[in-house]
Amino acid sequence: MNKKSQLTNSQIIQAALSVAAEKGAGKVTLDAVAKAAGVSKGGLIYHFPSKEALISAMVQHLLDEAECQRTQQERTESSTLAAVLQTRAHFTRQIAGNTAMAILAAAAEQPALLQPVQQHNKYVLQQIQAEHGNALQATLLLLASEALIYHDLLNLSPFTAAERSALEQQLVQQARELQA
Amino acid sequence: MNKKSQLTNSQIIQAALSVAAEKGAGKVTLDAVAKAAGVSKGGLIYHFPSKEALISAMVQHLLDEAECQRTQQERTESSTLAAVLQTRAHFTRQIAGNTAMAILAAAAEQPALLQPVQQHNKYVLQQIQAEHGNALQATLLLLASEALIYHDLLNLSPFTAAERSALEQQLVQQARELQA
DNA sequence: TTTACTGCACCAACCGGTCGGTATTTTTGT
DNA sequence: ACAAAAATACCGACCGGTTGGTGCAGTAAA
Repeated sequence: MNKKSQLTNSQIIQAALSVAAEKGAGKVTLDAVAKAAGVSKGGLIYHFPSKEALISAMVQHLLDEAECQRTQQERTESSTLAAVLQTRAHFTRQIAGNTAMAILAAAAEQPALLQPVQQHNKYVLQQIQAEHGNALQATLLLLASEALIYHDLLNLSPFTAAERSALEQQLVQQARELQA
Repeated sequence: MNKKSQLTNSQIIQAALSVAAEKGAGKVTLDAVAKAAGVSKGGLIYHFPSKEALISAMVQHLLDEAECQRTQQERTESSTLAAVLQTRAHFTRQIAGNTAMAILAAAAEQPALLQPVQQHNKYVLQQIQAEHGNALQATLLLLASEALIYHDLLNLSPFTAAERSALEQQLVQQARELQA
């Protein structure tokens, strides 16, 4: 029963994401995730043979989603940078709750699990630097945007929601003005 | 025995820091810290009545150190922003190993433990924004610098050591050029 | 006498993971 | 077309180990 298996699979990942968001990164236990997914612990282990595999799948899922949204945004923006910043401005808060703690869970569990994220970041950076003559300024904008995400990640943002939005707007605008 | 008590106190914090750095954020256990500090578990609990208290003290220690170094740097730099960026450029790597995992440990354990960090960030941001007419650009530089730190935190940097240094240099330079 | 511990036994809770078993679905032989 | 067999999907009790934390008898210094 391939279909049902895939369904359960994604149910478990969603459950893991919501557990991380609601209870905190340190509380992502197999029991908690299984309970949230409406699956027995045995069932969970059947799909993900270890906790490491589960968290790795979570990270991959988030990466895929981010990639997908960015690709969509690229159709209406003139540059990759603008697309990235715009995507982040729109979607960060929507998935922040989930993403943040999930990434954190991965980092605390075993830092190596974040390697796919690092590769993804590197790829995006290189693409952006190649597109702009003023690579330095482009990198700067990208970094600033990343800092905003990290603020969400650790709940460290010194900005109000309004300031935050204004900043995101500014970043997108500066990116659009910065052409090759 | 006030002096010895204070000494042991800081020994324990140092030990906690090094355990976090060497074994990872998820491995900061009371037993491990006690052993690393050359103290019995009972002795540890005598100084820090709970794990939360210990981690909170770790965070506070790091914050105090950062504050101290920044204040020193401010004597030779023209603006707070330049001082902050310069401090980060010099000291990030030196304390990154320790700091990174410590912060991560705190976040995974209980996100609320990072609140002092958030307050510190907010304070620095406001000071910088007040100093510069072009507050937006100043904020941008600060954010970019923060992103570099977060890269260390999670081992996510897409830059080589050389690129990284160049970026830090650039940030400081742009900060110096950006006067009120 | 108080402070600052040591050393160790102990505990309840929790955690990742195993294991034997079961229900359901798919494949296969006829 | 249909039953036997095999593979798949899942359950939940259980296990060994770890963790944060307690309790307490003893001790060396201030």
